[in-house]
Amino acid sequence: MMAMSCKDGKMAMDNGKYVRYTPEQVEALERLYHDCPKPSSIRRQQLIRECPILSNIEPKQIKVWFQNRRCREKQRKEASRLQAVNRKLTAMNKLLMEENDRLQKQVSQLVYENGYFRQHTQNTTLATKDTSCESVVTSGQHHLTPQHPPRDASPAGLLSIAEETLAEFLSKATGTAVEWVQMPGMKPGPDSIGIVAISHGCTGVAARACGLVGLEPTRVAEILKDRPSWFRDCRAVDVLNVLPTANGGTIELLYMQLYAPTTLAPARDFWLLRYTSVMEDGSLVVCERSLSNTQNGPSMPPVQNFVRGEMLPSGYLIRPCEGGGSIIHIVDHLNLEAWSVPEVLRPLYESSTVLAQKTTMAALRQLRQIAQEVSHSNVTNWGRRPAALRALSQRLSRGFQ
Amino acid sequence: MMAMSCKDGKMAMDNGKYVRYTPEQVEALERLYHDCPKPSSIRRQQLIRECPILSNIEPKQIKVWFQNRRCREKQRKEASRLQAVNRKLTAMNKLLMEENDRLQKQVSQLVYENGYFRQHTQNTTLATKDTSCESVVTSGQHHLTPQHPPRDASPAGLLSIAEETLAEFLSKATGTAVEWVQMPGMKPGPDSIGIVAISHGCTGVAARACGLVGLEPTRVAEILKDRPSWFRDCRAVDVLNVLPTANGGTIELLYMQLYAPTTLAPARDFWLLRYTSVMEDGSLVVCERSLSNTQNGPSMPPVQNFVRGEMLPSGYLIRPCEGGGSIIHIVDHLNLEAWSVPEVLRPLYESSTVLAQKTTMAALRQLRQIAQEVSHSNVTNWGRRPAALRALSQRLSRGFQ
DNA sequence: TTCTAATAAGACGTAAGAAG
DNA sequence: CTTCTTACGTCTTATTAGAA
Repeated sequence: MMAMSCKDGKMAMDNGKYVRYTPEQVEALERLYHDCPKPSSIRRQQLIRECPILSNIEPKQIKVWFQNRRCREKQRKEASRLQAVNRKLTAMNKLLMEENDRLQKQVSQLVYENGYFRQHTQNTTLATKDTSCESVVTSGQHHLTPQHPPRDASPAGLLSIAEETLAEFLSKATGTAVEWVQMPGMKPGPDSIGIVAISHGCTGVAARACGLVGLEPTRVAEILKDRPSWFRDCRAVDVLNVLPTANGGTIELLYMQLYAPTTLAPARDFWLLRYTSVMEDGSLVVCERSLSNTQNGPSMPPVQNFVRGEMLPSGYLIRPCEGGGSIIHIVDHLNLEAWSVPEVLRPLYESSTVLAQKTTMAALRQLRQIAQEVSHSNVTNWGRRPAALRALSQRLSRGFQ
Repeated sequence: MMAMSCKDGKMAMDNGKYVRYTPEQVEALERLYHDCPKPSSIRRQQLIRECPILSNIEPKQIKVWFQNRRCREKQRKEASRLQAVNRKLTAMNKLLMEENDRLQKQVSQLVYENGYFRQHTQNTTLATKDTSCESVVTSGQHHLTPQHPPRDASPAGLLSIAEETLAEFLSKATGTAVEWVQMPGMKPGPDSIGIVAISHGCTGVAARACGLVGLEPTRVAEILKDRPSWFRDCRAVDVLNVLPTANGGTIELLYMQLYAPTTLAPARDFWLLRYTSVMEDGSLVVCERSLSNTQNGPSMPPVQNFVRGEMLPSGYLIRPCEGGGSIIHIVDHLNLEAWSVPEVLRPLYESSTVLAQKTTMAALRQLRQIAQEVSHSNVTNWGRRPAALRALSQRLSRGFQ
C-alpha cells in the first residue's frame, strides 16, 4: 500500500528520486532548445529517440523541461529588457538635463542682453518700433486683461474672470508669457526638488516650478489648497463663497492673510478668486487671482492693519502620470505693494527669489514629504493582501472543499 | 522495502503526494510571515504547536515554505522596484522634454527679438554700448581666434591649433558660443532622432544635434570619421598625415572633397585638421577645422574645379554612458563661400537647415541604423553561451563525474 | 452552420531537492 | 541561508469532435 501511494505521487521516475540532469544532458537540451524552443509532442519523442543521452528521460520530463526553460527565458528576458529600458531612460534624462541647463543659460544670457537693449532703446528714439516688438514678446498677460465688458459678482461675471485667470495662468506655466530665468543655484537634477525659475522684468514678483510627485492629482490639489499647512507666512485662508460651474469646476471666493516678514511692516491680505477645474486631458488646474475694483468685479473693503496685496494669475497645473503620480507646474505671481514699506525693506517685497523659496519651493517640498510618508507606510504592510485575496478566490472556486 | 524507498525519496509527506497547502493554511502562514518573515527553528516548532491548522505540516516543510516565501518576496520586490524606477524616469523624461520645448520656444523668441533690437540699434547711435554688449553674448568664437603667435606646420603649431579647435568646438557643442535655435519641425521626443538645432546670426551655416546611441564611443568615432559612408555629398576624404600627440590623441591632416548640389556650381574642397582625443572624463572628442593661410598655419594649394570651402571648428563629442551606449553631440559649422555661385543658388549654401538635414542628422541616422543592426544580430543568438558555460563549469567542478 | 463538451497544451505559481 | 532547478497543481485558452 505504501508502495502504491508512492507511485501515486507521480514522480514518474525510475528510481522515484528527484534528479538533476547531467551537464551533458543539459547541454544537449539547450542545443535543442536553441534550434526549437517549442517542440511539438511528436518532435519531442523524436528528440528522445535521436539523442541517446536523453534516452533515460521520460517524455513528460522533456515536456516539463522545455516548459520550465521557456519560462526562465521569459523571466530573464523581461528583467534584462526592463534594465535596458532603464539605462536608456537614465541616459536620456542626463542628456535632457544637460540640454536644459544649456538652454537655461542661453535664456538668461539673452534675457539680460535683451533687458540691456530695451533699456537703451527706450532712452533713444525707437519708441514706435519698440512697442511693436514688445507686444510680440510679452504676449500673454499684457493684452489679455483690459478689453472686457464690465463684470460683476454674478456667476457669469465670475466665470468670465475665472476662465481668463485660467488662460493666463497656463500661458505662464507652460507658455512664454513670462520671461522665466533659471533660479540662482537651482540646477535641475534627479535629486533636486524640481525645476525652478523666477521672473525677469514683469510686474510684481513671480516664481515658477515644475516637478514630479508620487501622489494622485486630487490629493495634490487637496494639499496645495490647504495653504496654511505648508506656507509658513500664511496666517489664514477663509472660503467665503463656493460656486459650482457648469463644466464641473468650482469657483471659490477667498480671503487670505499673510504674516509680515518683519514687525516693521504691516501684513498683507488678499481677496481672491480661486477656480478649480478639470481639463480635457484629465489635468487638474487650480488657479487664483486677486479680485479688485479696477476690474469692475466684486470688491471687498480694506481690513485694518492689513495692506491689500495683489495676486496676479497664479496656480497649480496637476497632470496625472500613467502609472500613478503627477506632474506639477506651479506659478506664484504677486504684487506685494512694496511702496507701502520703508525703503530698506523693499527688497523683501521685490525679490522673486524670496518668493520662490518661501512659497513655490515650499509647496513642492510639502508634496515631496507627504509622498514619502505615504510610500513608506505602504512598504511596511506590502504584499499581504494579494495572498489573502488569492487564497479566498481559491477557496471560492473549490467550493470550500 | 518499497515503502522505505518512498521515504528515501524525501517527499516527506504522509500520503507521498505533492500537495498544495489549503487556503486556510496559506493564510495562516502569510499572517505569521507578515509578523516575522525569518523565524528560527525553535520559533517554527512553536508555531506548529500554536496553530492547529498547521499541525499536519512537517517542520521541514514549514522551513521550506518560509524559505520559498522569502525568495518570492525578494523577486517580486525587485521587479516592482524596477518598474517604479521606470515609471519615474519616464515621467521625468516627459517633464524634461516639455520644459525643453518651452525653453526652445523662449530662446527662439528672444533670439529673434534680439536680432531685431540689434539691427535697429546698429542704425542709430549706440555704437560704443553695442560693442560692449555683443562681446558678452557671442563670447566664444569671436575673441578666441585672433591673438595668437604665428603658427606653422610644426607639431607644436598644429597642436596649438588643435587645442584651440577643441575648445571652440566644445563651447559650441555644450556652451553658449553659438545662438542655437530649434530646428523647424524637430520636436525632441523619445522616437525622434535627437535634439537638433541650427545657428542664428553667426558666420556661415551651423547645425548642432545631440542624442543617444547604443554603440560604444570608439565604434561611434570610427563610424563618424568614415564620412563618405554616411554623408552622401562627400566624394572623398584623404588622410595626408597622421601625428600622435603627447596626451594620447591624434592629429590628422585631411583633404576632403564634396559634390556640388547642382551641376551649375563648382564642388567644394576642404583642407582640414582633425584632432581626436580622449578627455579626462572618458569622453571621446573628434574635432575639425579648416587650415588656411590667414592663420599662418600650413597651407594647401587650390585644386582645379574646386572652390575651397571653410570649416569652422566642428566635431563630435562622444561620451560613454554607464551600461553601454553613448551620448553624442555633433556640431557642423561651414562657410560654403556662397559668393561663388549664381545668386539663385545661394540659399543652398546659406541654409543651416539644409546643412542639418544633409550632414548632422544624417550622421545620427547612420549611427542609429548601425546600432539597430547590431542589437538585432545580438538578439538572435542570445542566451546560448551562458548555459553552455554553466554546464561546463558544473562538469569541471564535479570532476566529470 | 453554430454551439458545446472534451481534450490538449501552455502559463503561472509553488513545493521541495541540489549546490554553493 | 540563498539561489537555481525539477516537478507538479491549477487555471486559461485553443482545438476539435459531435450534437442541435
